[in-house]
Amino acid sequence: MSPPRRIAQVILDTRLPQLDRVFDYELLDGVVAPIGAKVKVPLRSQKSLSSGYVVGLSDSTDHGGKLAALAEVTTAVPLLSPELWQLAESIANRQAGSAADVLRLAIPPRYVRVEKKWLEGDESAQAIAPHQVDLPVVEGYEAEVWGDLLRPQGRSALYQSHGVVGTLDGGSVPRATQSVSALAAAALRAGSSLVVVVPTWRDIAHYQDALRAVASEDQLSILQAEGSPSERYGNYLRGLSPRPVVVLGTRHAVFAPAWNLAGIVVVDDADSAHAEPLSPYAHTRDVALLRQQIEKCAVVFASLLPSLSVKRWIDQGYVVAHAPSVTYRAQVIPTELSVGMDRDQAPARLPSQAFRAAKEALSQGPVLVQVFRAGYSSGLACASCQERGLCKLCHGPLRIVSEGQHPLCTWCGVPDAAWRCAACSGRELTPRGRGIGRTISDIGKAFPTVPVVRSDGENRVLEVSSKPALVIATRGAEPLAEGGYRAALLLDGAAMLSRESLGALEDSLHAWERAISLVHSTGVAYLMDVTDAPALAVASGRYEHLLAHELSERSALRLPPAIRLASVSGPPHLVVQVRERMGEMFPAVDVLGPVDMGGGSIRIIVRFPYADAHLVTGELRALRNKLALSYGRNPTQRLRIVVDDPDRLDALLGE
DNA sequence: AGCACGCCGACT
DNA sequence: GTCGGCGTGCTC
Repeated sequence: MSPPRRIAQVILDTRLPQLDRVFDYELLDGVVAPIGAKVKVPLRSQKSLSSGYVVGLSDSTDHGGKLAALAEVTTAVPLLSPELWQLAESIANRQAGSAADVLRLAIPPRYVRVEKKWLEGDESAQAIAPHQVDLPVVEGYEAEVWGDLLRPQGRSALYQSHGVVGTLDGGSVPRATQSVSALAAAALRAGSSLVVVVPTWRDIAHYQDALRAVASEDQLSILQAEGSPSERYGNYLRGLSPRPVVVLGTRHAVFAPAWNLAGIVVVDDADSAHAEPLSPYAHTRDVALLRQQIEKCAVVFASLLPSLSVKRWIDQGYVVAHAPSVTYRAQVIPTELSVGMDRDQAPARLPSQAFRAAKEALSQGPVLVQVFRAGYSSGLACASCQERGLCKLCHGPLRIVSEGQHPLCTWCGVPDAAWRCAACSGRELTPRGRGIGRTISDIGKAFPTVPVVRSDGENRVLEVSSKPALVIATRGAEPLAEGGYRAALLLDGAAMLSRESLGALEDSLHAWERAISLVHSTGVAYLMDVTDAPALAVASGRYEHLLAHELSERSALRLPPAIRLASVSGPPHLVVQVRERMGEMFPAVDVLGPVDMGGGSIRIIVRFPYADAHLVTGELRALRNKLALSYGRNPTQRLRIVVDDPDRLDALLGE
């Protein structure tokens, strides 16, 4: 047996970009620090200890000076697997961020009691027999498809079915959950694990109900952001045990350890909840694909319709689409396409056809009213046709900074003195999104005899019965109705589409499609206030052309996801250095800005093609770490680099 | 972040 | 002559 290696390579748990690399420490005699162990090490002075993880062991070091000794092994449990370490590194490179920031999201805080218990139990729970569950039959999909979707390194878009179905214990779940349950069953039958990442707690509840049919309690690991620290740590440790598990959770679950991982299912990747708001802002979709590179598992994007990113990959042949052969989609009628709109007796902004249909449906069961949530940043739109006001140079959103001034582009900072609407040649820009939500009380009054249920962010309603009720829900908070709604009214269509957001169309389509999926297949959904191509697409349920058109437009305008981009903001002297370096190294990247962000801070936006992306983001990461050394003491003078998806960019624009 | 090293003003 | 200001730089 070879002598143990005495030098530990440690990644520090710190937010400082300049410490975003591995440090070597000496292991004193008798100290055992296996790879993955959580440790404490001295940093810069012997008395202040920093925590970190062992990522490697060696006999030699590149370090010129004297090595400090590793101070303490917090736990020898390998919390940081080599795979997760690799993943953290590739995410940090992709996002121009720190690996330590990724680890902070991926590994929950340690909970000693839970760890002790796990260590005792883990010895005994060695051999678990393969799970003898039958593959459920899911209408519209061939039985072979599940194994096919889970083949190693497979990448698929799984189109889910519409509608609501009952569970064995009398509850209701979206029919969409059935295909994911089948994937879970297929994974467990093969003695492997599956990670299912959904957008919100609402989805966790539904998928949990559905998965119970194929996975026993101890095979299901539910990861919730709201879970207690002990639950979170317990679930993490469970994933380290050598037995198959189905992990279900929100975006952090994409990092969850799982033995013999067969696949990662990302549900509704277009939902903005999949965009991590914490540095380095990695999107579930991208983390899943990076993890696939490392663990050779399958990735399945499951949704009613593909996101723009996934559609792009399908077009490129990078992702393979699977659609069910039967449909349970309700009929959809855009009101602008309907005839005979006499407005008498219908409430404001509700065409009488939809009003009558809703009244009729309410005699049979629940009716859903989907409203747009207020609170989106108000941009500018053409006063006459509501077309979005965009910069004619770079197609960034325009904004009026101060009253009476010309609108400025939020991206490149160039004022537009003589704006003309591209669609109708109008000259006037007005703020958008006025009058949203006014219809809610009107509609309630229009149906005085029916109970009204409201569901929104604060008032969480998960499910309603099949009894007649008017269910008014903000987008994303729609409760399930037992057996499905009899009808749905989708309000505020124009306002949703014209938001100052790159993702407005994509967001709206997904919100509508989700609402439509809650309606019984014999019911009808009315889409208000939407015309032209979006109306045609939603009416037919065929999104192919609309998405293709949107993608080609993005491509022509050099906008994501056709290209990638990064925003760099901070004190001018640092931002300028980044811009110069980018120009020197990558002639192909193009830089927008700078824009004055106020408070002595400026911002540029760097656009680059996918082909060079890893080089560009890798350089941005290195630059950020190097420039961190020359920071002032003032934390507001930090350099901030965000590698953006469309959603992320919008959040940034709103600041 | 901390904590060292380093080069200019008022003090026993 | 020296004590100490915090500007600048680094952390195995």
